Amino acid sequence: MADSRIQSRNRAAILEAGLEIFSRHGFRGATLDQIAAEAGLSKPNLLYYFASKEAIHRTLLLGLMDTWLDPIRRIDPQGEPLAELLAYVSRKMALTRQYPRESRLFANEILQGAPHIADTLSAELKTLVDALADQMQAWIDAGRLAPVDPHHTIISIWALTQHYADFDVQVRAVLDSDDPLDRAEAHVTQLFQRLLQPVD
Amino acid sequence: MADSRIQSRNRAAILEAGLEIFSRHGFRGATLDQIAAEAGLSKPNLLYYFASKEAIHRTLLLGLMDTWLDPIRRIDPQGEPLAELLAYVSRKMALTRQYPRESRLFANEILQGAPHIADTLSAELKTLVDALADQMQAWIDAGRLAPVDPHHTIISIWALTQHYADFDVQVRAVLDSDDPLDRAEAHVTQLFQRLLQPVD
DNA sequence: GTCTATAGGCAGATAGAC
DNA sequence: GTCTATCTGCCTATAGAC
Repeated sequence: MADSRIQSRNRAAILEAGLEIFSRHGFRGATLDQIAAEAGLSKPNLLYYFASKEAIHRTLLLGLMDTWLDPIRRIDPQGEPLAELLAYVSRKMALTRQYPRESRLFANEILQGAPHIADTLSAELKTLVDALADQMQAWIDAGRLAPVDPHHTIISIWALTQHYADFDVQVRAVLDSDDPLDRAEAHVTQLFQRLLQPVD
Repeated sequence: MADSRIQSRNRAAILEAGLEIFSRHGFRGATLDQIAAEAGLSKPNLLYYFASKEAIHRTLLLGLMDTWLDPIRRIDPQGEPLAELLAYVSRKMALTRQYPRESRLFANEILQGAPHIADTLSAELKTLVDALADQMQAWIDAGRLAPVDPHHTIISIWALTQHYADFDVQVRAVLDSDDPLDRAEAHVTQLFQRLLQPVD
């Protein structure tokens, strides 16, 4: 029986390398040579652990979806509306900061028309979003949240937070700051606070 | 001398086809075969008009930058601050509606690290953005605009408007509306109105 | 489990006839 | 100007030795 520690170490190294390369060059732009070099393995050895280039990519995307959907699941319907939504924004911003490569991998996939995850989007994601939108509408009806379009507000949260990871190059070109994210969170929080705060 | 009408018609057809294919599959994901088929020409004939695959791509990107920067140039420093900025948002939204493929072509390029347009970003774009940011800061100091971070506000405008073109698949999956954009503009306008409106 | 060597296919670009 | 045929290189994946 094979040493499973070596197996899991190599599998992890391949996925780490795949994340690095796929997120930088997209699926077609990435090559197994690059991934193998990044992982410190030979190309055939890569294919000993994963059946194909697409298998590596698929494994990464599937593993990613859970991390990506988690922040929305942690919104508490019993909590204070504005605080819950701002905490959600904050969690999404933390993902952007901690996992920019994952964000770009995801962005690449969506840009290409989401060929591998279209099902997950229109099933799992849509279910979560519709539930949150219903919750927000209830809060709005109760006067605890400003009257906004719930669906488009959720989309706005994604757009603003992920933009800092996906369009990092452009953000840096315009800001010329060492850490473009340091003032980003304060700005995004302010933006949603003003949008969502109920006015009587 | 050759019939220049044929020349310009074919060049236009190639660029149109290139826009369609490059925006859907990215630079590496696109093939000359696909572009040729889309343009109704043979592959060698494509290369009679453009020296290489990259020449088509470069021509598209360069032509795009002007259209993309135009809305920011049309902001009037003499105008009413909030109205000027909301009009800018509206122009960006119009670009998203009219030129979603151009937006995705641009997004693909940025996502890959902007290898072909990094210079333009850090020169021309940055100059325009810094000028607008200065203008906004002056408006803020005069109490005619709410105190926001000008640079991050500009980035937010890009993020929100372009998201509807670039992440179209995801937006549609979540909204299941025939025209995802019909309520988008009202939402985005409301969002920036609340962010930017000065409160005394 | 890991390697070298290579098969097999595809894509960008060119040659040369018409 | 446009075509068919083809060269060339790269990339995914496999064969087979160790």
